[in-house]
Amino acid sequence: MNEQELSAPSDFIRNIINQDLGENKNNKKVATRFPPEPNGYLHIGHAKSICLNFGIARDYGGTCNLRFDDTNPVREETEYVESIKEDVRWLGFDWKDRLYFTSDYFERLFQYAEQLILKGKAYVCSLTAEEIRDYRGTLTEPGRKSPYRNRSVAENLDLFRRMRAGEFEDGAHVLRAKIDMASSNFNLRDPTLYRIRRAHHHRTGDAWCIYPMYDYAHCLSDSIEGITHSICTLEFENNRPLYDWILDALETPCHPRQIEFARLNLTYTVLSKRKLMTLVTDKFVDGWDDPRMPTLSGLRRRGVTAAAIRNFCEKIGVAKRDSVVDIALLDYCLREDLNRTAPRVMGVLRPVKVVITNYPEGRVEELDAVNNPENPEAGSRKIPFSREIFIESEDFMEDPPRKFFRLSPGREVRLRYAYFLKCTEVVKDEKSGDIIELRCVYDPETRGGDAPDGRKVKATLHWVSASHAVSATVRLYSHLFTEENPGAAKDGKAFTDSINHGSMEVLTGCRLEPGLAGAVPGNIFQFERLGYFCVDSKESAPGALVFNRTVTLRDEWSRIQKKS
RNA sequence: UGGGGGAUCGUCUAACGGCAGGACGACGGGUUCUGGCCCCGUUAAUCCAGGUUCGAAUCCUGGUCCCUCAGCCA
Repeated sequence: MNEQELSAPSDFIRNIINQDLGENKNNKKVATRFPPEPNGYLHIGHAKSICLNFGIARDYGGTCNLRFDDTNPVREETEYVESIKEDVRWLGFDWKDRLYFTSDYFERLFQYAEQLILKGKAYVCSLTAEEIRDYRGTLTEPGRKSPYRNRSVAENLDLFRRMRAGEFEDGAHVLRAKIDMASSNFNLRDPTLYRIRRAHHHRTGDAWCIYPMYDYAHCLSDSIEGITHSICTLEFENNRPLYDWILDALETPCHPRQIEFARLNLTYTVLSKRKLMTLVTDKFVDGWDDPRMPTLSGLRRRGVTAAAIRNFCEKIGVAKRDSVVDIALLDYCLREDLNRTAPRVMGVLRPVKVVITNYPEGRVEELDAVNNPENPEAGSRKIPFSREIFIESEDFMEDPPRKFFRLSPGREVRLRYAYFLKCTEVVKDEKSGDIIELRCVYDPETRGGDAPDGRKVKATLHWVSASHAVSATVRLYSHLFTEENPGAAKDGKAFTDSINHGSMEVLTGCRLEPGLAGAVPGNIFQFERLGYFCVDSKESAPGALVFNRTVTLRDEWSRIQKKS
């Protein structure tokens, strides 16, 4: 087995495609499509579908179209079209010149509908919506035939054309396929194909007052575009017989094969449009691109990279079984990417002042710091060191437990890229007992971080020079929900009951190394020993930096603490 | 209680009648100027019961559990 075969994804969809290719189907071509409805923002579940469809096209030398499934004008908007295009592009996929809209096919779809009528396979039904529901039957009882089911072809054609012409009120008639009211599959109980809806369409304006339904439009759009494999999620499995029925009933360019896979679920979050909408409209978050949202815009704003998401989508695989992926896998993919690419800097989130009593007042040294140990080409930079510095408050403990290696009275540690430091005195607020400052001594012989006498130190601390540091606001994000599967909330409980009210902690007065003053929105850094942080794209400004914590570093110390 | 799907380590996923493998997690160790990265190791699974077969996660029979469908949404 060569390397490519080792890394090539294997899943049941690719198995099917391989089989089709082996049987010389579709002229050995593979054509897929990603068909979002422009009625919301893309989230990481869509990313799974995008990676699958575009990934298959890439792997088989085929094509993947971006098609907006815009058949319902009351829900769809241009704003969503633009955000979806931006997100797909950002994820790293290119539809080239194959940007399509179902609305581009409205005229052809109408003609196909006339064909269906001519063949006696569709009729205009004048039952009300409520009556249609009533006639449909139940899970165990067959439906009843509409009294309009046997209208003549001529009458149906006339009525359907007049529906288009706007002669009827909304809801007065619908076009229905004439299939089987007794079918055990509801989708085949004379499904609605067209409805009258006087609504302004974001692309066709007021040109139409009748709009095709998903089941009717989707299969025909796939066929018009020459799609070979129409990949969708599991809930459309019941619709497949209808998909096939329509294409069999008409003379169409081709008959794509619909394949269903299980949608993505992720722990500690929700991924349904309705629930995400609730989070936004009920202000549990600050918009669709809130860094806690699983939307692509939210993840991007948080600092999650496209490469990490692509890698994640490859790792989770594709299958038909319902599943919930551990969000820790996304974190893993993120760290894997950011470890390679993110420049290292030092930043102190909760500062404690340290005065180095044996360091000359007024003196400033420029020390060399490596930008990225994983990438020698990233080079190094100078950072200022002086008598007064800040260290992380959690890096000092007056009375340390057994496995705490960091600074404590009398103990020596290393300041990264600087000197060994030993704590000699703890200065406290008389009233509160809070630590105000630490007085320490440094060893001038250890400049750069190594002791000539070979003595070792158990910890290395990050720090910033007090007078040189830039201030910043840093937001610490954690899971939006306290429940692993908030979407499964039962017995009258709302999924929002398990919202994590501490999912965002805002820290002000954080102190960062001076080079960060020039950081611009979207920049991602590793704050050494802490995690990866991204300059917020909306609220950060020069002189008033705002960082979002993308993900923490793996943290062995916190695990040790949890155990005890 | 009709139809359509699905059940493999804690989680995700391979296997296409022939050694149940990988990844994440967890745990242990090595290394280290990031308690990071990296390296090594341990843990741990075929829903149940029968049957076919030299051999079954895979095929057959029967059961159990889960998801899904009664929009003029997609």
